[in-house]
Amino acid sequence: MPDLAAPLIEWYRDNARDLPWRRAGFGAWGTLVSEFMLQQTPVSRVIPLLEAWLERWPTPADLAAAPPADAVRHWANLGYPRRALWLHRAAVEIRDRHDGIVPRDVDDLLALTGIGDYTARAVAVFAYGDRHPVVDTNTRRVLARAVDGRSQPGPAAKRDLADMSAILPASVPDAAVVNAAAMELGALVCTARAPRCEACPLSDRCAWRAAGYPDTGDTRVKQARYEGSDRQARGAVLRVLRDAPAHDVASTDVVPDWPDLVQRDRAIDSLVADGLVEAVYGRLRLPR
DNA sequence: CATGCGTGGTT
DNA sequence: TAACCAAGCAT
Repeated sequence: MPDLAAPLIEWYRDNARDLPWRRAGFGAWGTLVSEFMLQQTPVSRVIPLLEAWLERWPTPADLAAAPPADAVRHWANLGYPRRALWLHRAAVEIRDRHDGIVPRDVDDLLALTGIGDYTARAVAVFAYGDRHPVVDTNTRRVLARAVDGRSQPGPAAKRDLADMSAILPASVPDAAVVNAAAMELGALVCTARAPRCEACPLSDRCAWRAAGYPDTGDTRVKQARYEGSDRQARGAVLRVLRDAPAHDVASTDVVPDWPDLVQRDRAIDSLVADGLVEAVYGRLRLPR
């Protein structure tokens, strides 16, 4: 396999975006919060809410001391509000089990609510500078093309970590840069839809390019239609509860004009099951 | 391993 | 303009 690390490091030095979580001294808590928010939400929508969040809750203990409802409310329209609940739970776990300090050990990080293979290693590498493979969807696409000669990556798999490890340099700081650079390249150049191969530092050693950009198929799962979905109904219910001035609404007054009231009630039930909503005496509210 | 889970910008 | 896409996770 050709060396991918050296050109990635050089390219990153000249092309990395100036993002808040890359500032010196941003802190492990800031990194952790940013990674939660970036799970499936674009950078441009995360930045303003991240900064407001960290001003309000500068440490894990600050968030842990707040009711979960505040976390869900301040998550605003970032989407997938379960992440707000999970981040709050993780803050409580960090306070109770780690003396309020974001853990550095990958297994300790993996044990926190809402943290999986990607986020655990992203915190260990980007906040603490340790040497681990960090694999997100951008990295998987870069490796699928440059190494495997495929047009799109397959579904995420455990194997991805070993594949990334195979291109990491021995130097600890260099390995961190390569992790960041692979993600950044996938975000800016080796994109899903219209890759800018003419601007790619790996073009002279890319297996997909060498093979003539074959369409090797796309096994990624398509997102279900949003319009009319239960997810849309859940979003509408939760929006009402987030914005309720009294923080408390009668069940029957939540999106009463929803076109399918069976679906609305199913959405409420599932939100209660997820812990995102509490039902008390026929009224609904965010969890305290 | 497949599925469900928000929201809004881009093509 | 409907479909696509976005630093995943738990179950």
